Amino acid sequence: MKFKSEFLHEFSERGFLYQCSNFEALDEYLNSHKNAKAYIGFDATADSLHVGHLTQIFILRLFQKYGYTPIVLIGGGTTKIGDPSGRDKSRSMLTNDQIAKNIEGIEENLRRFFKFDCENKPIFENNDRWLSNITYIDFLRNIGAYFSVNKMLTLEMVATRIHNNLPLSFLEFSYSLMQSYDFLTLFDKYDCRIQLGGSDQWGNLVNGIDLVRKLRNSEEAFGLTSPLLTTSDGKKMGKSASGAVWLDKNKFSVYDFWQYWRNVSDLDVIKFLKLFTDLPLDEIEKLSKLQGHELNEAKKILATEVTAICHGRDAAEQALRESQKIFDQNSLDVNNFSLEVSEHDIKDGISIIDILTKTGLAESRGEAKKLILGGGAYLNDAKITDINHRAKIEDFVNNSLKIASGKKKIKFVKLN
RNA sequence: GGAGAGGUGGCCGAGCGGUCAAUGGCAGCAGACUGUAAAUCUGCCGACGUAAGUCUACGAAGGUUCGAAUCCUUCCCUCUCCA
Repeated sequence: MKFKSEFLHEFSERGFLYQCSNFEALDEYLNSHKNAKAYIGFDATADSLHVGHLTQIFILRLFQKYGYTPIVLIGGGTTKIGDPSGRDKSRSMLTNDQIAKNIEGIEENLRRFFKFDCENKPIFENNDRWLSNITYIDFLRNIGAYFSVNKMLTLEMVATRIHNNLPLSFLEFSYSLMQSYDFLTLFDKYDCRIQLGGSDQWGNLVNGIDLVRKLRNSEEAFGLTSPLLTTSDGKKMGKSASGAVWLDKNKFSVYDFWQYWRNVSDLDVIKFLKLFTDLPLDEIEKLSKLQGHELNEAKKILATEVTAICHGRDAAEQALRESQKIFDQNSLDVNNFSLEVSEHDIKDGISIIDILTKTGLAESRGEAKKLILGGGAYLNDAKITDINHRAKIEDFVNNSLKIASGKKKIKFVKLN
């Protein structure tokens, strides 16, 4: 598809495009309104975002790149209800304190992705500001009256629950109304005309557009969605061997983050380069010519570029160097130690099981034993098969001990 | 409000008085093969313990029994049908 708007053009070229409520009108609108604003909502269900949110973040980034103003809407209010989209069980309710803490963490995550010293710096909003003060009667009169239950029953998330005989509370059913009200509020407050989101949000977006059109008599309200991102084997993004891939470096280290991207499937590299890096498309085109093991180079570029955007260029370069030392040069000369021990601690040796659990390579002692018995435990690259094995002072090379679970999860112990 | 069906490990889903820490599938971890890829094959997959074993777990709380995920009682929750 050909767009007049440069934003939509790149948006589409990079693979963000899924559906739009009205392509021509949106294209026209973006082309003629340089001060356009668009928003995406983020639920406050955890104290950090994870890579599954990255698509949305990068869309807002791209939006800002073309001079428009992104609005980050954190769902402090809607999180109290819980979006039933895409889940077949009710979400457990969070306390207000937890939500407040989560919002803090999420805002912290997001700030790194935007420019603030410019005209079009991002606006951070929290829908709790308007949702928590509204009264029930007012809400029903002003908003509820414009929603058709018949139509809402056809929303995918509602229909799925009903079809599968799964519970759906009125609270959750009302989620879509809340989200529509968000759009209306942002429309009034900021003249925000566009709501962005993942394809699973389509139903909610459409409801919001309808509400704005009905109440404000404006044809210029748009919804634009991006495909729900899965890895080539159909799994949801964001899971790794070490659990969810958080954007908070205290919850998920920069090194592990880099490794996550380094380990993506061959089939995903090019797609991810387009979505999650700022590399020009013609450069990515060149990388896509790589075959077989050469693709590993593209993976390194991907890992470094994504990490640079999420955690800073310096941290990314460092993760690259560490990884090259560990994997390419097999060197023990690293800085990211997971455990420190004193000479006193290990005068009688230290048990391999203790090392595995303390470095986090194994969750429990039982798991550590299973790992050893399964042949997956390595000390300085030597396979350990005895669960009673103890590491001695002599095992430390330059005061450093390498311990691994399998070939990829590697940690270091430092001797002080 | 009435009647019926159901709530099992991260998820799905068997079991329906002892042999049940609970079949199977998915997910996960490790091994082999590779390129820190995919696919495939193999092993593991509640906690603690070298082990024997101990503890915690089949919605919650009681009870029956030598013994319960399985039977009984009450409660909580979900679904279906009826009014």
